[in-house]
Amino acid sequence: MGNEQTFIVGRTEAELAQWLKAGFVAAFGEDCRAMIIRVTPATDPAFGDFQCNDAMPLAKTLRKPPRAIAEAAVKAQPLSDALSKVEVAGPGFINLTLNPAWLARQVAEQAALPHAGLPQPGTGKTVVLDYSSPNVAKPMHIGHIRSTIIGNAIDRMYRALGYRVIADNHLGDWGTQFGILINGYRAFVDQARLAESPVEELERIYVQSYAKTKEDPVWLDACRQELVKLQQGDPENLALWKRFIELSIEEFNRIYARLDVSFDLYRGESYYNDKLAGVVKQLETAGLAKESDGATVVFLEEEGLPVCIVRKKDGGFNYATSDLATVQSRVAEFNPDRIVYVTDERQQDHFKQFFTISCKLGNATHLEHVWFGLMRLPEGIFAARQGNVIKLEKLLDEAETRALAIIQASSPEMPEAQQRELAQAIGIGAVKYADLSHDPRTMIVFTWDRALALDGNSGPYLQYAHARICSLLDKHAAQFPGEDCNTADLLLADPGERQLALQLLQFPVAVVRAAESYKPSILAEYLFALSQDYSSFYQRLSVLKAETKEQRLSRARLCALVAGVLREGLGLLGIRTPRRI
RNA sequence: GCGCCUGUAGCUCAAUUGGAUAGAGCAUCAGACUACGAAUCUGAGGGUUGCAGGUUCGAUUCCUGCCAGGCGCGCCA
Repeated sequence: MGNEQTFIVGRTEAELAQWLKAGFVAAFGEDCRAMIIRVTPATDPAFGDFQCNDAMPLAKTLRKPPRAIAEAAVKAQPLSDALSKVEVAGPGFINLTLNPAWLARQVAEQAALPHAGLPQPGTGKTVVLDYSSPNVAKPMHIGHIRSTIIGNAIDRMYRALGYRVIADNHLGDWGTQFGILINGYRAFVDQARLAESPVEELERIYVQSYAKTKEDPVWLDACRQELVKLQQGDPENLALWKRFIELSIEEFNRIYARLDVSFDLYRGESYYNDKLAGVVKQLETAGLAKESDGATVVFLEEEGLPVCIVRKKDGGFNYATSDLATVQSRVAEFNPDRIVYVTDERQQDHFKQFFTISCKLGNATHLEHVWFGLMRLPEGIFAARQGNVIKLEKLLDEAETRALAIIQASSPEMPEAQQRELAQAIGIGAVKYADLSHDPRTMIVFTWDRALALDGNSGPYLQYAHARICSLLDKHAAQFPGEDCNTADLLLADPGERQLALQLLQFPVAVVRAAESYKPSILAEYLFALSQDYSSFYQRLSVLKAETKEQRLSRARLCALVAGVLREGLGLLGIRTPRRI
């Protein structure tokens, strides 16, 4: 799971590798036809543009010094017209330097493709993506942000790669907590507060009612009664339950709108209720489930996993049963190639358990658990009872406030409505980027300054680079009307121009790698590197005042291509790219 | 106790899945704006990659053993 050993390379690397392999075959015979020759970007520009390290491992099988192998392969055929130089260095590295005209053609060809050159490996394939999944009647806090933002980035990347994606928000809308909530609601609801802030009020009710179950057995029993009534379809309880869900979704949607997140489906756990008994029956028939201490369980000792309970002593079903039913339903309805779950790290065992059981029941669809590290505060983990929960809405408000202050200082002449809109794009962009730029598996310690960083390696840095290009291109169009840089020849004489061209070629690779490994951070890191290269280029080389017209048009086109990749790439991360910031 | 994960610059993180001199941002210090937008750029200092072994041309990466931390482990989801 998650450890695909596939090597992802771009068109350019593949073409260079093919040429090199012909050299190996020419030098060492047809046996080399089956071997893997990989070309990767050079680790240091001093070495060239690309490199191949595969001569060294061949020393053993070919029984020759690795450096001699590399040299023989390189000399076995005339130099490719893609290259201006090939060198063997160190123990046997093969360093490749591209012919600038050929590099320019590669860049132009890629730019002509849709989505800035993304391949379409997902054509004809379906992915069900299960993410965000907050619980009904509980406000979203910053613990929910990772699943939502990471999940949404994965969603966007897979769509861009041609997959049909079914984004499903698997709401926590069923379970014992509804007995506690319904009973509490009747006793404690404050209608004014409910109207003011529904989900907050529901949470308050839940907390109060839950506390009472701990000290008052009669109350606890009453809560159980309400749950049973709900499960049996009591109209009043059913209506209350539905109301709780409506109020919650309304509030969630307000936050999703601010985050530019949307789903194809909102199927909560309750959607699969009537299938749960059938799942247990299947497990029993298949000989997988057994009775134990009054419950029905599946033992997974051979897999080294804990026992999985599929039916409780009281006859109720739980998480694993519900997830098994969900898989069956999704497979039947969508026939997906993969189902991907984005949740926090604590659920790893649970997913291993139900993936294993699902497999034993005959499910052949690939199931993937994408987990991320918990978000923590410097003083420790979040806990509602410690009162240290930071609501997601408050985080977003704070982000926009901070961004607005900077905009007001730097662009006081801008109309206020526009300032606010920008503050939204920048503030939310900063929050998203702060999360997406880290490997999902790392545990994040939340601090305001880190989450809302506006300089250095941050969302606004990338947005700034993009906006500056837009401004530059506007000026170019105004100063040189009728001159279209988009068809200009790319002249890549300067190392700064060359570096940008090489970096542009890496965009499709970055997206595919990010998607396949479920790590948007790979794309974020790429975009940051591209922006850094651009800023450096921009500082040193003039576009509008270039020495020749050809050079000016070439550089303007390079800028336009960078802007295009930034727009596309940030779009895949769900980060907006205003023309002016 | 068992299982999963993590340990890299003062701080937050990378390192193209075993490659060349381990790179960025923040912070610190020194520079660059009568501007193709300074939310930027140039440079400097800062490292025994938790510790000890092993595998090989080559290890932050793979293996073993320790140390430290996080998470999980039978009726919550």
